[in-house]
Amino acid sequence: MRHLLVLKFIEKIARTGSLRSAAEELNITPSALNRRILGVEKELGVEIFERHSSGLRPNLAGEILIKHIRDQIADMDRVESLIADLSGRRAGHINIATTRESVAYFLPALIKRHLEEFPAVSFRVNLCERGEAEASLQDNTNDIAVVFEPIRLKELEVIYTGSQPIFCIMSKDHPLAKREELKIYDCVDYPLMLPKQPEGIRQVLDSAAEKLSISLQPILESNSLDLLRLMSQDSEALSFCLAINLRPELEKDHLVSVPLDVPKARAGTLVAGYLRGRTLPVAAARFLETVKKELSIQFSN
Amino acid sequence: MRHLLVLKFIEKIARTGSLRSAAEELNITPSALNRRILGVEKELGVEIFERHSSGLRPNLAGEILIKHIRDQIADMDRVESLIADLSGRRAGHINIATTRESVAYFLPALIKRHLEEFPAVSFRVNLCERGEAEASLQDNTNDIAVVFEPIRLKELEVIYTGSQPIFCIMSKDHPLAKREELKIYDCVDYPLMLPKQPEGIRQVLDSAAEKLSISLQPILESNSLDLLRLMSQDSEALSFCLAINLRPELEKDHLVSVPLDVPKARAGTLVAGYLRGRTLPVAAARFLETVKKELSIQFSN
DNA sequence: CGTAGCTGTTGCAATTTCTGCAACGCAGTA
DNA sequence: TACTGCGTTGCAGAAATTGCAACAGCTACG
Repeated sequence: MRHLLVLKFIEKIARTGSLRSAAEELNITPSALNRRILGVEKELGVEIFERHSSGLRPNLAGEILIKHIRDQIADMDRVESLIADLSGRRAGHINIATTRESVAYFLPALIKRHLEEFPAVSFRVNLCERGEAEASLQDNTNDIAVVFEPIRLKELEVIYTGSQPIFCIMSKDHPLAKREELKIYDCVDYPLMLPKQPEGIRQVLDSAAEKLSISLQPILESNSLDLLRLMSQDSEALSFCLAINLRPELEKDHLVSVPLDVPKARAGTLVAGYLRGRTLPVAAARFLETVKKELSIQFSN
Repeated sequence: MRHLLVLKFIEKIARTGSLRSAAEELNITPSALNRRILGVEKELGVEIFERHSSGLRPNLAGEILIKHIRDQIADMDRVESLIADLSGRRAGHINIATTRESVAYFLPALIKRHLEEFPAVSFRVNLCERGEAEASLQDNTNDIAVVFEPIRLKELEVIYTGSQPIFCIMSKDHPLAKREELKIYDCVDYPLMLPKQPEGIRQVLDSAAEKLSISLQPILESNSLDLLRLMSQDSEALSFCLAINLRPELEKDHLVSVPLDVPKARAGTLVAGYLRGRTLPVAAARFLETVKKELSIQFSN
């Protein structure tokens, strides 16, 4: 909606930190942008940006205004999708914040599933570092967060939560490959390849090991889960993986997976939710229903 | 704020029911107004008004949008006054919905009191019929309601509530004038002048009488409390008045007041509050504090 | 100490957008 | 039938917005 343009301009400046960079992203000249800001400040009777030689930074009034702007934009989105919905076009846009654990295999499947029923919706998936995902809900950058082991759980309105069993990935010729189940102290005898902190799955493994007074000494740490998995091929090294990331094509890579028995209280939880107190756009709310349905089926406990 | 202009236009049309009448109030031509609406509808991809030969009426999409618009406008007001506040200008505007019982004497005093501390704020007091006041909070027409015996109490976030004693007004030569206190059955022997339903004070009187199996037969009914009071001069007729409306200048009119003993449960309550769930502009919130403070002092129970 | 690179700001002219006027078509009403 | 209210549209003028270019200020670097 055009009337929100000025507001979006302000928001963009706050985000980029300078007129020129914001102007570039907005495809207008800095001068035009500048005059709009000056106009708003004149209307309000207060400056909303501090002028530094390095750019613009919102002052206190600006912070208040920007908070309001983000809410307004989000609410307008909601209303638009509400209106689109009742006119039959079941369209809309959904911004999802997620962590590495979910992108690999699990989230794509969910999105694909949802698109079958609602072909007109569009998605944007933001891969976030641990903790970032929840934070990005605050300013309405994202509507939904699907995270493993959330840090700031209190702010989430949880729509699904479930313990995620951890699997140990190894070569199919591995001595442990035939086992029904593994304990952590079974694993420490072999070279370990672990995700780097602050990855959620690493968090769970470390925490479980700590309880057994074991310290995990990985031969390889990486933030690429794919890399770790593939490194297990033709090697004695073990890597780990969440149930949601277990790929059916595992054997193709000459790999097998064996469930790892982690103490219940220490098992990692996968959480899908949105910012507490917010009313989601219809499109996003509908997607959450899909998420809930699918996850309940797959991992019913 | 200028960016809300279009939205305010839409809201005005919804309120007046036609382009031309709205255009007149907005001081623009119907054609300009029309094109703005068409523009918005084009942006949304949906019509928001039904075109009748008698004017424009919002359709379902329009209703949704208008609800949103009213919220946006109110929220922007809030933010503006928030910003104005932190820049030292303790200004703002307050819309108050009230009923006849409060306007007479009580509300002016409160406003005067508040202006002493905050000279820069402006007021608009809307005199409403019983029940209307609460309703007018819904669409943010008013920020605060000060009502006697509210009908739709559930929607109110109550900031003050107190039982209001009822006084009986009579000529100073009246046989009952020297009494310390009156019961309802003392009054029925004399001609009664009562406010008309649905006035709150009438409600209380009727309800109290009903409990005693008495029916009140007024010789005069009116919705002008002033009229009733003045009619008691040099007459045996009794009229009634709430504590908040008792004027100090009563004797000047050769009148006296005697408290009426009404069963506790049936006593009328004066309520000051705002719409549940809404965040008020600072100016309004501050006024409510004044209200609370003043009323607590005057009518502490 | 000067230069290069970044910032926001401003005057001016071109452009885009919005507005008012007048006329039109349509639907109810007397 | 004529009238009165309504929304809509073409067109020309008014108003707001924009881009361009030049400017001034600050910081970092050599």
